[in-house]
Amino acid sequence: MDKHVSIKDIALKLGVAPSTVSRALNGNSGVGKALREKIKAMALKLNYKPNPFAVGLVKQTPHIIGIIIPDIVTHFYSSIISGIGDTARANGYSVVITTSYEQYELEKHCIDDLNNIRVEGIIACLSQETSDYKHFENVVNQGVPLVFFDRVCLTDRCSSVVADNERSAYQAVQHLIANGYKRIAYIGGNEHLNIVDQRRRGYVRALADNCLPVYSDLMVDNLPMTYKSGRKAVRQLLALRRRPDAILAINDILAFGAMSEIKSRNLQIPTDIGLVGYSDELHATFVEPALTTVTHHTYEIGSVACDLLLRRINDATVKPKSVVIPTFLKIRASTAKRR
Amino acid sequence: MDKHVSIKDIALKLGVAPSTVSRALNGNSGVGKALREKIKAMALKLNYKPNPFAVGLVKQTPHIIGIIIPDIVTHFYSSIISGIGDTARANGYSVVITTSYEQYELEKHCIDDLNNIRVEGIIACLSQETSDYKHFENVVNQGVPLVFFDRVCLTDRCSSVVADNERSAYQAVQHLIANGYKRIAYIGGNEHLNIVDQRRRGYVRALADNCLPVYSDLMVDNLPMTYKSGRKAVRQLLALRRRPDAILAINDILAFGAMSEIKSRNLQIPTDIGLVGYSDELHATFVEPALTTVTHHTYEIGSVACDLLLRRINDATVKPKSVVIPTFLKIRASTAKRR
DNA sequence: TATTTTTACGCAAACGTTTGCGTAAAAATA
DNA sequence: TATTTTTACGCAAACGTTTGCGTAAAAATA
Repeated sequence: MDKHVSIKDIALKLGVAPSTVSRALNGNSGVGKALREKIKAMALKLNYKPNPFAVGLVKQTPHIIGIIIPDIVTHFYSSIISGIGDTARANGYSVVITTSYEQYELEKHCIDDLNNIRVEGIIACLSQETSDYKHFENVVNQGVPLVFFDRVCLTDRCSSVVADNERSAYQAVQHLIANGYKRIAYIGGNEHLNIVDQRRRGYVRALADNCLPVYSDLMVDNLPMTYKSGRKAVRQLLALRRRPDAILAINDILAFGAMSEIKSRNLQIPTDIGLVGYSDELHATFVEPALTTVTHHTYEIGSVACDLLLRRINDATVKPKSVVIPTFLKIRASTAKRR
Repeated sequence: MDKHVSIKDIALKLGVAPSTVSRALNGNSGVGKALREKIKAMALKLNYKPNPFAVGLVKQTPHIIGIIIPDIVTHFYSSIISGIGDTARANGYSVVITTSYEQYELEKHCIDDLNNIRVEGIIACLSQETSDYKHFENVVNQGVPLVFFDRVCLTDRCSSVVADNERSAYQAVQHLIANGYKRIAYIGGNEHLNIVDQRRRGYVRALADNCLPVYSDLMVDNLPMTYKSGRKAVRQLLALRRRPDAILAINDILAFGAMSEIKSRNLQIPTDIGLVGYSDELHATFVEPALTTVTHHTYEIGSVACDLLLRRINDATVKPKSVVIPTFLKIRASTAKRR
């Protein structure tokens, strides 16, 4: 078990002061060219790597950013993490990931943890449960840069990266109508989330713009966004006297639940019921029929969020900004034209 | 932007020495009961949180473990990360995740990065490309505890957590035979990986035990484990004069590729071709027909790997140990009995 | 009560960096 | 060549903890 070599080791070997070694290695002025080269060569030879704890202690900025995500096991979030991570690394930052498991209480713990590590900034996506934002306000009040993505809040004080939720839902419904569907149902999620509210509005507006009535019993609202909920919502919708001929589910996992329940009733997709979900690229092609989905550029969401955060870190005066990453409707078999 | 309060702040406020505060807060002896309580109360009131950089600097063990995984966007790995993370947290450790993106060169960088952070130990899964283990040997030689999972190496020097690969493949083939399939093909992966080699052996042994011939043209070997490869392998298999009536794909993403290609040829699963894949729970239920798969207890793999690592960290004399986490064959529609 | 032991604290050094300041030596200028 | 400026280094303090050691005061023992 060989100890890590320190600046002192190099200094001792070369008969110079540690401060000189530090300056040479960090490219600061005040050290002669020849000596600088000698120091660098020795550092390389001894495989010197700065001790991040010492650096973190002496500098007020240890170049770490924190992430708070609802869960890590869905492709949507892990792909966003990839985007954040790559951008962070490219700018000399490392990343610490915490998970709220969609729970408000755990989300608060995440903030504490990140705070303890002294992260320079935080990128967060709200948990499903979260409808009170005080814990995030505290972060902002402490001057810690904070950027939200997808499920956002405090947009007047924090930058955010969001999908064009209203438009995407509008477009999905428009597509269903164009393909001959007339009684289009909606399966929503926790209403306090911006994404839910916005997608709902897009759904309603699309119906209205096409002179279709908005039936409240075709809208299943304010449920947890789980596979189970998706199935339950469909049971509820199919129990109606006049059942829907298409469904917009505002979340991928809801859509998969819905699809499964529809199939178990021996109804055909897309002939009996058309189905549109939200998803990133991966899952939706595996199901049958392949699912028409609103698709996110997840990697880009991550990298843009990280960009915004780094900009804010480097300049506290930048104004909060909301970046919209356009989604696109990926049309597949589950909404094939009727007749 | 209020500064973090330090031990010194507390000491100053209470008129005691910083060392006393430290001892009181860490539960060490040598501080009176009354004073200890006063210090604790003040720490709570001022919301004192120890500076991890200072602690990391002064202690040789900053209680961080590192993870190296091939990618973060598949459920298999992110679920394992959950298992590791929860176990680590429960033991007062935090976790840093690095990604090799299935590339040997990047895997080496991961090790460097983790080394720089001075992690106390590393949990790793080999990248597809990796067939040379020197970089890991160096880690071991430096005395850094190292545990592998799933795709492993250096098992004589490092503990590992693996699936029962040989048995699982055997069982899958056995199941196919029992259901009337006779010409069973095999789609493998990069041969230097232990999981590939072992699953291949299980496949061969099951055929032999059932007195079925082992045809080498029914075995597609040594390909990258990607969706594309899955499709390509099936194209190759279906081009044979006598095509297979069942396929064992040794990886989930290969299986999905295979399924997609089979369907595009208008062949029926399971009637024309039976299909078994490897997967964790999530994806396989979404496809149609639902895929019979060898299923892993991913969360458990993670938590056991973390346990092994922590045990090794706390006692350098523990012997390397290989823990096998049993898989189970989840039988679904894709291998329904013929006739 | 006199001595020994224990308790309860503080002092100071250490972990590995960075950085402000000081100062010989070298270079530039007069 | 004499003076001023610049260069090239070293010293020492600092970041926020922990911990070995020392020592008064208190408690226990003789």
